[in-house]
Amino acid sequence: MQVTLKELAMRANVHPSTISRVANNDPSLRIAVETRQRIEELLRETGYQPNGIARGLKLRQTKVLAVVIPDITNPFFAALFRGVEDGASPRGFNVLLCNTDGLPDRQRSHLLSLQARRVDGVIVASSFLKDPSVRELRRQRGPYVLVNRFSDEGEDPFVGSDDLLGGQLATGHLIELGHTRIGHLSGKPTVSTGILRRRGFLAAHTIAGLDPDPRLIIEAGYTEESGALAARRLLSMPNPPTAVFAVTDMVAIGLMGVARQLGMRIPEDLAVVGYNDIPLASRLSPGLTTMHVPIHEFGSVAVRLLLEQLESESVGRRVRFTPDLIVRESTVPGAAHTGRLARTSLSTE
Amino acid sequence: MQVTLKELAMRANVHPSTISRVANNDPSLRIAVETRQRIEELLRETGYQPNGIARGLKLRQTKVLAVVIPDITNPFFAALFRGVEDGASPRGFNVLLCNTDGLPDRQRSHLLSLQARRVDGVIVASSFLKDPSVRELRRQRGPYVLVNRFSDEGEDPFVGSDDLLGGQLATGHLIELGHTRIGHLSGKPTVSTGILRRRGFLAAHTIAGLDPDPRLIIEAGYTEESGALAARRLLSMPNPPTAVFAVTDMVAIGLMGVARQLGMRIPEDLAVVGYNDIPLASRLSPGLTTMHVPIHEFGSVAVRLLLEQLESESVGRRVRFTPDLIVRESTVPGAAHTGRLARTSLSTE
DNA sequence: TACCGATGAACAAACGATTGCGCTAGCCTA
DNA sequence: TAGGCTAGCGCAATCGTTTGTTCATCGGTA
Repeated sequence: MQVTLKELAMRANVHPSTISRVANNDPSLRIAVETRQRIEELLRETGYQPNGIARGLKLRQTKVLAVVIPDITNPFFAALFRGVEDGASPRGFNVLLCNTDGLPDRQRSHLLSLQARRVDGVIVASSFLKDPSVRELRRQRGPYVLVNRFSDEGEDPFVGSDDLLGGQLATGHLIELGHTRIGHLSGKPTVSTGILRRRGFLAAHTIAGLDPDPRLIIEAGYTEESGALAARRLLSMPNPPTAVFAVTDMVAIGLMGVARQLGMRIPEDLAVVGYNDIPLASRLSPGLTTMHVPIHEFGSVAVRLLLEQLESESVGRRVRFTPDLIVRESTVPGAAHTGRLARTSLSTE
Repeated sequence: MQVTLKELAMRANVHPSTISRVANNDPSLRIAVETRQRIEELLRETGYQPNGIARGLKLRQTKVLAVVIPDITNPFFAALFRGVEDGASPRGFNVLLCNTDGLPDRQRSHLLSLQARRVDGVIVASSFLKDPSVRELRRQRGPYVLVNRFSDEGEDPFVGSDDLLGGQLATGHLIELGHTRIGHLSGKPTVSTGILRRRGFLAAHTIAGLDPDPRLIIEAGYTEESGALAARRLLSMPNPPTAVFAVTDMVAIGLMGVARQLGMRIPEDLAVVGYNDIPLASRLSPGLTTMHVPIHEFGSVAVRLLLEQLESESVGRRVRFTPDLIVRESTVPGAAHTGRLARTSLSTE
């Protein structure tokens, strides 16, 4: 058990409030130097730490943030979380982590629980379009930020990348390389990144005067397994594509595994582009060409937006980064050293 | 803002305590059916959720656990965390995640913060031998469990694998393959896994009547980068080893990257064994031979030990799993399908 | 001597929930 | 009709802090 203000007060023969003021360096009230020193000594001796629960109840803030993601096992979300913690920790916040596995029900129950816990803010990176739990979030008027994926109704505070442009750049790269039959392992139509990157994929074709083959677009979800599954369908078609844009790096990795199993060489038989530039992408062999986005920064910026809301009661802003193409060997043989260092540009609304 | 008991009490014309009893289904007191129904209706209408902070203060439990690890970006810890959350979530606990980056100072400050927050229990997977913050943990007498790494003084509640045996099996495998110059990229001497796996490495030599070359043992830490660094030193020696046992899969991955850069073929020029069997290990090419340990289970078992302590005031137990060798292509060409499905055995003290 | 202004610290009311205990009213029994 | 039992609910303390207000004391001044 921990020592409390009351106990210290008894030992120092003063009122608990006096101890509290010394411990918090309360500027509103002078304390006699002698008393102050006596109490400070006592605090040091006992290693007193105020009970955060009681403090939270009184001050109405818990100094806890929460991150809601599909799965921490996915390197994208691990990096994102690090960004959040690195932003939150120095400011005295701890961070709760909630995995939803992409299940709306689990997301809902997590958000309910977070609400009951009165966390100071929540960062959601697992939202859907028209997401009822996001709607719930808006209603509560507690600080929140959507990351990576947005929910199309309403202008929620947001940090992410320009997915439309990203999809377009990724596909444009393949077109520039001379590919004309390009496949797309897409995200879900219920998720903003899925919709937009797909739209970018189509836009790149239009710009180049190409006619995309709709049969080459296959919904793949966001995991390596689901990517592999979709890849098997795509690559076993009668007239398979010579290049594929995958909605995320993890899906691209699933695809590359299947291609390897089928004896296809990358990039000679199949060029592959991913999205996100997770750390793993550069360590793969061949290295994965992908759209770089500042994942870690997503997290730290999300925290900043959250704290802005906390401090100024303001409504959250929207920050969108411009993704950057990183060319590696999965599209260009021996490209290892041509991938320039990522420099992501930023746009705030 | 959330609705409180007091407000509901006014609206229902009863005392707050009555609302509380209905909300909690308090068995100790009868409520008139009519009243109960009226209140239940009100609860439903307003979606009342008790303030977790106030509740925590009164009941002296927060329903929050904490996990302290070096870095969630490391797949081992990501899997471990999932184990924890999957064990904790169904029981109504949320989980705080703290990354230390292996820095004792950050560990200390995190643990202090967790103590102030009065979390119900903490899971530490980043402890050192003779760790002052573990000593602190013991002193506080709050529930805690050490995972994967233990601290040699005292018999702390623990979940992990038999690292001595693991190191021995891994090295024994290389010896059986005919290797005689075997290198070891070791962990740190300040970490139990480092010490024990190294000892296992030596024991396997002794058993086989081999004399290990001490120059082939290089301290590599636990990250891919530090592994690569140490690997460069090891492989550039005048008489390099033909096989290496790396203290973790991440270190092995760093090693394999360097080997590739040096134009060495795996396993023909260099056989590699890792430890932990992180998901990544099987997806690598060549697949990584490694010691399988049930990472996810580490987490869920740790939660169980924690809750046992919470419920029965008992002192925590120690659970040690027996690691299993998984043979893949990094030691045996074309071994892809010989790696048997892991079946880990358990020993409880 | 009486009053006044600082100074230093105690008082007490929150924050929102939980829970043992006590009170009231109604009914039954003697 | 008085006493007792019980069902149903209110009372109030408590968890540990924070903070506006009040109170006592003391030195100095008129």
